[in-house]
Amino acid sequence: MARKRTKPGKIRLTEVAKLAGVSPITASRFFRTPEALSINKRVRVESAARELGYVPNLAARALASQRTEVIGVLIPSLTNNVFSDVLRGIYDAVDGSRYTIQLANTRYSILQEEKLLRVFLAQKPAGLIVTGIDQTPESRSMMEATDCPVVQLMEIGDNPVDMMIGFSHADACHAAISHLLDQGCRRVGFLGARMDPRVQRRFLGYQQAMKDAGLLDPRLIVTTPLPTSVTLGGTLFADLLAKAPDTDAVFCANDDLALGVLFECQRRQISVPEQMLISGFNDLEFMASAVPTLTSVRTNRYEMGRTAATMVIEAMDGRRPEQKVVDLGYTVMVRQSSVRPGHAGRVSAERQRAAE
Amino acid sequence: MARKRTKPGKIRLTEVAKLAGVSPITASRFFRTPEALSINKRVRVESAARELGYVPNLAARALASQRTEVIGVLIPSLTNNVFSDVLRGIYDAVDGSRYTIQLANTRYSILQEEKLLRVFLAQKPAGLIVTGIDQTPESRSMMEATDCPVVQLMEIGDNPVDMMIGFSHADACHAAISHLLDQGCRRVGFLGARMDPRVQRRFLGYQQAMKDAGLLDPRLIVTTPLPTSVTLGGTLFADLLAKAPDTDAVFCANDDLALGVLFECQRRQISVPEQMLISGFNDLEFMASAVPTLTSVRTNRYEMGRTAATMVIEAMDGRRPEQKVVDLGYTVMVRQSSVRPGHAGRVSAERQRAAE
DNA sequence: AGAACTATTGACAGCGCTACCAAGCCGCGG
DNA sequence: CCGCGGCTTGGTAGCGCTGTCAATAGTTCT
Repeated sequence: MARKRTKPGKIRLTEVAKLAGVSPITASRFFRTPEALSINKRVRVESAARELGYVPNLAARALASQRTEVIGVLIPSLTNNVFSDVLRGIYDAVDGSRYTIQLANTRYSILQEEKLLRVFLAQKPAGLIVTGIDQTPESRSMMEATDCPVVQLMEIGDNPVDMMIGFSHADACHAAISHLLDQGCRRVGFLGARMDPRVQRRFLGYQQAMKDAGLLDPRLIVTTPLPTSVTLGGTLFADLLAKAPDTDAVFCANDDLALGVLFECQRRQISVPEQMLISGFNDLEFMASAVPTLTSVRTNRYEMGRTAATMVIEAMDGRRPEQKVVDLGYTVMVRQSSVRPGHAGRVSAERQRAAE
Repeated sequence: MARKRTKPGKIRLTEVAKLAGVSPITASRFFRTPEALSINKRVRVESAARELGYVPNLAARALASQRTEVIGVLIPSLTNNVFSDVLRGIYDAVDGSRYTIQLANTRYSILQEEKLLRVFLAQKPAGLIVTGIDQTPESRSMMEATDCPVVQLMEIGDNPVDMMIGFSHADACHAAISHLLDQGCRRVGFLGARMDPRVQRRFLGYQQAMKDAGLLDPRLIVTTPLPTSVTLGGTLFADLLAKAPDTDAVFCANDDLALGVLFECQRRQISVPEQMLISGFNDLEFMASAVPTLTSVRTNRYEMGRTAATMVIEAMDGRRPEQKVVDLGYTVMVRQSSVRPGHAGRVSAERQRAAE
């Protein structure tokens, strides 16, 4: 006995087609390839759909067409401000397109990332955006095997799975350190939290710059696996001063840490920049507002997310981008906290290295 | 002529059933109601699924079962730190369950919210989490008509659509203002950005407290529709001082603004708390780290997101919570910035009003 | 022993949409 | 006048899974 499973009030494509006086398949085409319809039918289907308030059933569409309109996004953290900017860019780019975002959090674990990737790919996503370039070999081969566009985000490297957008963390950090050295600093400390791959690469940039200047000293380095915070900045800075009391500048791998250092300096009556220069990384909004204003390295996070999503969408629509690797560059925003009084160099000068 | 559409390598439920030596429907039940299977078959299906690396096709499941395992989440902003905490809670709660999150951004527009709601509901979500209690009448009736659990987040009010979790913004703000008045302040300014419904309710709490004390004065109030930022805090504070130079305390509807006020005080050589008391709202991490430490109102955002998602999941599993409205309360975190020197009252005292 | 249950398992028929193929229509060239 | 090719439209047959009902096996009760 066949039972009635279809609720009477529900509006399916069939209802729209009936009202428009066309076959269901023609109505279906209206939503996929409207340009293949004659003007006449196009108008009729459109008004019928509007009149009935038709909303397509995505599950049925996905099942029948063997693909979804979902872009999977894997990011390591929801807490970190850095990613909220990236996400905003992604969501803005997707907004208005027919695609939707499926977001998942790897918690900085590449094994967790691999697991999520497996689940995502089983649902045949339309596209994929992943963070960073350090995936497990297993993840990598999964991404290479899939036929949907993939963007690696936040960094650039030699071996893109498909597309890539970001900047060189090592170079960006190197530029900031060079600026501090230009100011005459000799004992430049490094504070790093979490020590994820991107912070590691900034650390490499620091080490290179210090080594080139013959100033590298392990006592100047304080790192921790703990997640970044303002309070932690103060703590790490205290550790640094304990190890190297003659520190004359601090580079912080995150702006949170830099703000914490500034507060700790205020607490200890260390005047910035007279006795201590400070630079952060990321250029969060508050850096330009602090007293003194804080130097940082501006990275184009919103732009990064936006472009990544746009690249995926364009690739899905068959328009592969002309360049698969996009370097968004960075800008050292020189502010009061890193300019030696009386030293040549004016505040708010910028050292930029954008993609050419 | 029937064509082959099924790719040969693909693993469907049928393949798992075949390997396990059971019918497809039995295999299907293994994934939905394993306790209905005999131990014997349960083990066989499990090992067959694992051996083949079977991953269910969610689109087919959704189509056949007429429901999804997606929880729709509508938040007004991705930028605001407040929501990243809430989101983290939601994702943490969902993690490990069989549900997934579909996130969308209303950009503080209830019309946009209504539009998104319409799209979400057409896909028959398993549950829904929306921000605030100010929806359009249209949105409200859609949410009432749906049979999935709905949680309203961030606030509590009289008329829940279904479930509700949050706290009273008016009361929380009122408590902070009372604390400032207790410190002997008479000219307490109010700075507000964005002025979304929740900030509006904090504003009401401020007005009530000031009116009760006979101290309400429009010159003490500076608001703007612009989104909050640290820099904006400085600007609004400058405006306030221009209108009311005798201001002796500032309540900021967001912590960003409070930090901006602190920096502006430093710039103008106004000493905190000697000449100016400051309180923020939300208790972001940096507040406890600033110099002086900044008073704020702690709200349990992570907990809010986590509980909301848990409530939805439990409701979906048939366990409706005992209470549909959960008040998570707040805590006034009294710190250096709001304690008059020499005044009775010690730093880090807390004024709490948690749910009883 | 027979009836009345309960616990397991299976068969069938879709869910709403789209891929694939085929057919109808038109104008044009041979 | 016929046939060809491009443009539009329609028919058929699933996509992979689950809701419903029925059937079978195993148990308990009277």
